[in-house]
Amino acid sequence: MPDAPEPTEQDPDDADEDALRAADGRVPGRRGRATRQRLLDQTAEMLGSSTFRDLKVVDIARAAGTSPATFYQYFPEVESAILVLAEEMAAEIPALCDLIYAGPWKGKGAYATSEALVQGLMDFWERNRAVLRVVDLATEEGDHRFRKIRARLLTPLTQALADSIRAQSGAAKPGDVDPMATAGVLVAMLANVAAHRYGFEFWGIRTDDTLRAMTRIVYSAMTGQKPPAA
Amino acid sequence: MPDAPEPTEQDPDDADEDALRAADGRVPGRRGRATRQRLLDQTAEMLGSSTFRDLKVVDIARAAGTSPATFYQYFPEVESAILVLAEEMAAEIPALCDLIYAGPWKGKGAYATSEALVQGLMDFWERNRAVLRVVDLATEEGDHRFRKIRARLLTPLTQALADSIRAQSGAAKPGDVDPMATAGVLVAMLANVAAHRYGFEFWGIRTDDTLRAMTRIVYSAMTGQKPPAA
DNA sequence: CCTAGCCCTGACGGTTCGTCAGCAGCAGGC
DNA sequence: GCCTGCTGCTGACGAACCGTCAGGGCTAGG
Repeated sequence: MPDAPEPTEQDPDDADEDALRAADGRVPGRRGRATRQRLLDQTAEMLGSSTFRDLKVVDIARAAGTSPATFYQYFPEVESAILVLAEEMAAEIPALCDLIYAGPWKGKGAYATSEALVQGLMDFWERNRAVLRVVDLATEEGDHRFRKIRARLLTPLTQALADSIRAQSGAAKPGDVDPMATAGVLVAMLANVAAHRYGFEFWGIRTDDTLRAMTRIVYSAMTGQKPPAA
Repeated sequence: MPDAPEPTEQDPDDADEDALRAADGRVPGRRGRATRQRLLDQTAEMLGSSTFRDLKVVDIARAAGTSPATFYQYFPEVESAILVLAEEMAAEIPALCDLIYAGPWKGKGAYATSEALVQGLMDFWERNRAVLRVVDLATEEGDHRFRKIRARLLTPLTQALADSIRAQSGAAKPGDVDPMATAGVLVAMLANVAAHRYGFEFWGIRTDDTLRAMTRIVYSAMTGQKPPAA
């Protein structure tokens, strides 16, 4: 799911260096960066065992063997730390896009491609469950920075799918649907199912079946063909 | 370890009445119920113009012409008030289910049914955007009460779709996908697109195209047929 | 041993939250 | 009118958390 536009604001007077800065404007040295990293690690750690809203700066800081004030020296607030984690996560997206661009979308191979895509996306979501939950949460709450990250995750995937649709159907026939619309809807489906996978199991649906259902839908939407019988 | 002694849910001595109670256990009279309703209305009102997390009890109370302490007399916390609103919203679900059960899922009419379902669900989401946002939010944060409400919204729809799939394909062929899985995936898609409809427009996708893309996917998944060309 | 500068923190003001004791208004009995 | 009892309301308070800041400790270099 896409996101709203964004008045890009950067501090005008920090065009000098892209080095990371502490709260007081100093460039952290070796020791400082180590502390920062420890704080990041602890943030990720605690995100897995606690709710976003229950995540207190004091807990992170103490777990990292330091004090709240130190945390604020490296991050203006908890969200900023999580943003860094999200940024790292976003680096995994190109691999998924490659999957989309590479795999065949014509003929029999398309089903395997769909399968790989579905599996890849579910794995990605599972791997980054904690951070993604916060991204969803903060986006829903209207946080622009997280909305931006969310777009950075979903837009490339949607673009890749749309490109594949376009490449696949020789010439657009009249009455065809906008490929971006189809792609966007597919990504929305994949993302939401991945996020609520647990809920499906509660309904007694086997994960296997969920994956198969999605694979068939992706296949149909991408190729316009009926999915293979078995 | 005789673990959780199960927090006694209900005060033992209030099995007498299911009438609503104020915080002190008294049954509110005419005037009290009016105040309660005013608080509910204001909660709904402010939910539309503010973020869930920015929703302060004091604001609601003052806007309703009363004090925070009064709010707490009728609701243990803000969430509880919103839960009541969500409960009311859930009453609209059966109508959507009827749509699913009624409309034909065989032959040419199936496309119209898909269209009506997509449109109906998008309308529902639009109408209840504010409350649904909170439901998603709180669910993601792990609030059990909201998760329950969410299930109360999605389960009937999923069940209805699954029933329609089953009724539609005479006998289950081997290799078929669990109808509940397909239905669940479809509902997840619809819900997520509805929730982020605004984002699609940002990508330059026309709402019309989004609806059409979803309609075609629903049609395919429900009937197993290729959607009509034009 | 001393200085300089990075790094850290105790302690504090500001804010929000939820509670509680107690006041206000309004019957009804006498 | 006056007392009584009940419903409805609230000012004020303690507790919790947030983010800041002045100042102290640690390390490197002389």
